[in-house]
Amino acid sequence: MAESMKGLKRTHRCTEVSGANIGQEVTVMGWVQRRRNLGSLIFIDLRDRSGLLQIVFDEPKVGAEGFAKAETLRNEFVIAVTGTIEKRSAAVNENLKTGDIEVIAEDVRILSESETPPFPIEENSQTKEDVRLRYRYLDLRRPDLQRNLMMKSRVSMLLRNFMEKEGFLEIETPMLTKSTPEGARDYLVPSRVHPGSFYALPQSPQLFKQLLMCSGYDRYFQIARCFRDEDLRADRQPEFTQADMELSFVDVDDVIEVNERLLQYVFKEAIGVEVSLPIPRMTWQEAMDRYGSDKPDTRFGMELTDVSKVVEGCGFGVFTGALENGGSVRGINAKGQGDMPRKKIDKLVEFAKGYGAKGLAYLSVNADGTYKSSFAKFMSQEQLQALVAAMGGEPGDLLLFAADRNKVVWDVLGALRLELARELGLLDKNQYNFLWVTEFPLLEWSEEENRFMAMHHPFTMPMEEDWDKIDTDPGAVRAKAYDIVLNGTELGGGSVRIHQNHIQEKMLEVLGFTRESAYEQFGFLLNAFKYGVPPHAGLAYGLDRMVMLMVQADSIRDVIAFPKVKDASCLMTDAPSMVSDKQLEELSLSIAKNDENKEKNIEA
RNA sequence: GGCCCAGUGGCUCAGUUGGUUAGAGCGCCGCCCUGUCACGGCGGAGGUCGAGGGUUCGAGUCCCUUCUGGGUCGCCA
Repeated sequence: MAESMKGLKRTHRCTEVSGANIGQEVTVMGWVQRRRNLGSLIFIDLRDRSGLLQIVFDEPKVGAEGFAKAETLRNEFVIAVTGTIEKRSAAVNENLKTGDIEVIAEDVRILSESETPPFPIEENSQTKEDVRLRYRYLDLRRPDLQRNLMMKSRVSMLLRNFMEKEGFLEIETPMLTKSTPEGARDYLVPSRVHPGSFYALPQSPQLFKQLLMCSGYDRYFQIARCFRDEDLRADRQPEFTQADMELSFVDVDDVIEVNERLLQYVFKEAIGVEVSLPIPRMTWQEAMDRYGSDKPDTRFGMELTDVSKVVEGCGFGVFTGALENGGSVRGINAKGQGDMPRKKIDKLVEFAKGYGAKGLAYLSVNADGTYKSSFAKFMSQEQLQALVAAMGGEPGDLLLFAADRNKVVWDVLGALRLELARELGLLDKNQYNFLWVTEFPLLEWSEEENRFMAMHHPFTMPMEEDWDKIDTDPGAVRAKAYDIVLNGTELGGGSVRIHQNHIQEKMLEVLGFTRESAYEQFGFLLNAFKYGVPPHAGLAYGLDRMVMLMVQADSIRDVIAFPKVKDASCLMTDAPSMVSDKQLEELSLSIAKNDENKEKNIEA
């Protein structure tokens, strides 16, 4: 039966005691990790968030009643133990921080009993994720998740420390706000007072932080929850946390400068990683040309080579066809993979098709210098030699080529490069390669919408030297936008914002807004800018991703206490759920009662 | 919305070319045990194989549908 803790006060966490406490009486409280009952001697490993501590129950010391209680202890019981710290009389347990000491129990209280947990509460759980998530409160007891969440707390604290020292003000922005055009789908919240009207949960504090600059706060930051109603990935949750900042009277270099110092400080203090400054920079164009990605992983080479010129006029229709359609032919050299079996190459071809390729051409350079290739018969020996030379191909190499529109070629080879690196074990988890990617295109053509869309967002400042092309060649205009990339993951991104009305209006026009629709959507920003707005710029980090990389977790779920699963539902709470007719009525909502909903209603 | 992977006792898995009462380890329950720390020993309970349908004399195993979870493409200003 559960007992009261009246009169007891915890003196230490489990691993806060050490050899220095020998002879002292302590009171520790925690969960039973494991019991070892030897008959008339019982050992308990007691667990709290700090770690494990061995408790010894010996009847002469703890008394008959206490010993009888100890016999009933099972995993996950919550107990309080008062006793004396002693040096272990037998072997030291090297695996425990407290392995050289133990508590000789003199009193024990069972504060709470526990049913047998549905899965073992232990490090490196092998249990399937849906079971763990259904019982997330138990999963969160596991030491690896506890370490992850403690790391997240520490990183947040370090960020606040740094920002405070640099003169940033932490200011909250609304969670109930206005639905914004462009970008991700919004999560909507119906208004009770205004039937038919909806708030949106913020995708980011973007417009509010710009308004704070307008209001003179100069340097803002916030650790802000953001919401995007899009499909999930291993590194994407529908609600996530941004470390968000905005600065006035600055340009690109100023933002980069302060953020480099921030990254250096946080990575050093959190995980002891030295970030050497300055962090390398690469333009978007260079990143695409060399890595086929706007977030290149620079921990390994295998860079792309443009061989369009070399294969010009060759007999291979796939290559020449791509060139005639304005595309390109590029390749990567998988050094030493020339003996890759056909089956494995076929898998790579299938992989490439998943990224839009119609196929993948390959050529392996045999040890004797001859070639084995899917397209050798279409090309002369001289043409093949020139191609191999351009790729730096040596005996034993495997050359892979994609020919298509530039975007497809980049996507395919960029993904292939990463896939090969994974297979060949080229990725060192303990290496932290940071990279700034700069000068992103301002606009991106959308086939679906049949218009240009903002690549970053509609308030991003174009580069002055490109602005004259905004009418003639909008796709060629570059933006003052930048991403910070770590080991091929986008850690954060930002831009200098437009602060001149005429540029903003032109941007909106190019994006297809009429003056009316623009003012209707975000007139509050456009109006604010009429009253004196400083040049400003900002950046936001994906905090969850940052911590995920720091603790080397494979999934963003491992750094979020209560994450959602693939279809954005919560297995623990069953959210989202149906609501009562009364609630719907108050919100002036009615739900289309199709068959599916009827079934759900009946089940509920 | 597409594609790929997985679903067998509480957990993790095995299950031969479809063939009697579906196995193992851990966990759980009981008894024994004073120095264990993955304690040990002995005994025991527990699953109809995610669900539905089909093929077959016979299905965990083959086929169809569906559900659940994961990965990914699209999507994510």
